[in-house]
Amino acid sequence: MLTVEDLRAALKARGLRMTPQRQLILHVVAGLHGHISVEQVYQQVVAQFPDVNISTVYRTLEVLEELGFVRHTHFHDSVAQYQRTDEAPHQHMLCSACGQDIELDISLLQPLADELQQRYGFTADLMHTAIVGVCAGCRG
Amino acid sequence: MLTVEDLRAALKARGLRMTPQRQLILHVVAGLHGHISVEQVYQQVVAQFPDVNISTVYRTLEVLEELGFVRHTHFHDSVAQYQRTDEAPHQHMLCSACGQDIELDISLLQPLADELQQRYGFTADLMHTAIVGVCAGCRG
DNA sequence: CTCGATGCAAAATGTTTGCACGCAG
DNA sequence: CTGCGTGCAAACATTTTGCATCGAG
Repeated sequence: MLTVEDLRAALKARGLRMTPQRQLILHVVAGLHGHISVEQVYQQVVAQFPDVNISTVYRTLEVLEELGFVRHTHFHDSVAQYQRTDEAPHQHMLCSACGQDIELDISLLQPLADELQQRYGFTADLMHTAIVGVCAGCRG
Repeated sequence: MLTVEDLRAALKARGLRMTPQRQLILHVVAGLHGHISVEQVYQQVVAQFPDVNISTVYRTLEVLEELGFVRHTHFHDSVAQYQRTDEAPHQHMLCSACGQDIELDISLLQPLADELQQRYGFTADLMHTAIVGVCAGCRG
């Protein structure tokens, strides 16, 4: 779980400050699952506090990422997406035809990651970008 | 090879027209290898024809993609990249620390593609997005 | 108090689009 | 001639940044 206390402690450890905005954004993020877009967070934040600026959301998500609470991913359309680090890492396959989004267990990606590690010493972050392709229904 | 004649024929087959701009852009693309950015093409085009607009480059690359002369890929930073379809498909691993770009044989990705196909009926285009991670030199 | 955080507006980026004109077929 | 293609400028979407002010510690 993402708690305010954890955030406060992590911020303090870096000489950063807890603010109502950060607390609110953390709360919103904690209530979301899977892939989380900046816009999505912003909408929920604004619903409660109309004065919070979207640039604060960008800045706060960046901080949350530095603190290890979330990581970000790029989808095919280049819109940045965040996901909580306390959820099981997962990957998505996006159908370029119908837009369907199939969730994928990362264990399937592990062999490739191992191969890249062994062969190139490259530590791949295979969750960083979604896999694009054509789903079963759309092919043919 | 990408020849003007091939392009002309492909355009004609779709009721599209050959223009000096399209010919020039094809020529520039034919002289490039690996990943090709819109900006890169635009720079070379402008060097020869200062009046060609970047929106024409965008539109022409889109046409070239529809005609099957190039395909596009997304890198981690969301900048679209094109690659010629007459070159061996390849993938890149990008080091998020130093920016190094390691070329990768796609045969390594095939097992994963097969797995996804078999398991989900999903035809993955694993070349569509670069693989992000940390290279051997930057780790530790 | 001090300096990090915020709101706001403006800039930066990369890409797309509306429109009138020009030219390929 | 016809209507596709082009240049231009403006719109767009997303993200970043400069700056004065605010407020957490």
